[in-house]
Amino acid sequence: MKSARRSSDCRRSSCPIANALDLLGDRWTLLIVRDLVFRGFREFGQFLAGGERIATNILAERLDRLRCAGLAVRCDHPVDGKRYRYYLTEKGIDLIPVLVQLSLWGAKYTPDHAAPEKVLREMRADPDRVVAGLRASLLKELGVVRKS
Amino acid sequence: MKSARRSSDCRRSSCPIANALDLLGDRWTLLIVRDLVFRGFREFGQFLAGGERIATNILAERLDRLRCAGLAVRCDHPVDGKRYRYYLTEKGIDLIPVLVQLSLWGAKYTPDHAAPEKVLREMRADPDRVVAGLRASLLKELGVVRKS
DNA sequence: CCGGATCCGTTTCGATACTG
DNA sequence: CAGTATCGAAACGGATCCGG
Repeated sequence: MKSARRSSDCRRSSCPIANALDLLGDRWTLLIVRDLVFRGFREFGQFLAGGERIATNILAERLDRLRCAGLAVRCDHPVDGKRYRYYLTEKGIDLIPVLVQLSLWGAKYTPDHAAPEKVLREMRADPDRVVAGLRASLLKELGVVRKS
Repeated sequence: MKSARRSSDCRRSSCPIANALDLLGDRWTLLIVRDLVFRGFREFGQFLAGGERIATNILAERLDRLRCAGLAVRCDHPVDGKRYRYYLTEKGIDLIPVLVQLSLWGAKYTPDHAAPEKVLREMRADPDRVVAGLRASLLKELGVVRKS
């Protein structure tokens, strides 16, 4: 675990967006958060097989980063014992509005994407409601996990 | 101008977020868009001096990328003749909701940032109104520029 | 001077192989 | 299964050069 903070100390951030981008401004981090939010992925292997061909070392480092930054927590697998599960914290859950807006933008401007049109319609119609729904479900799950 | 698309062809994106991140998932692109939206920067030199120490080659490449992707346009300077000005297109302007949500998240979780508290309060209270205001002003500016 | 383009040393990424 | 080790490739960053 010698990774942690290498890139975040070089820019004397002066605005909330720059601060956020210090953590999220790379090709993979937000994609992992997306998988945690929309696809319900929780385990290393799921992210690996998640379609986007992330390398194992990159995935490990990003998961580590997310934990160091307090966006995610790692828990032992309830039965397996040799695997872990990753859950978003409140801080990570609070990124859902960003993901929703990013989805809407991406859906508007990139013709080919395999996103369920139903969810997109809901997002367009009432983004706050979609955010609230996802947030509630993830918070509930987090509450259960934390007690264990 | 041989740059253009080098990184975007490697990932067979399957969701709007991945598509969006293909363009925006790096350390600088969204920062430049932020400067176009919130700081009113329009010229190369402004971005360079904008505080974050971006290198000239990186800046040039990112501005080029934004133009190739249709997020920005480059116009001649009205009086100087040897400088340019960059403006967001509608596609770029549509990123404002993302920036606003990113601002709110960053402001919530990073204590030290030099963002005007007034705007943050407005964003928290009524993000849609803030988005609409910024959008209207940028669209108007774009309209004027396009006629010239 | 302004807006880049080019060169080059350094850092980070990413694919594969390997380990507990 | 969940990572680490390695190593080549790409990106970054600084400096410098160039055309207008």
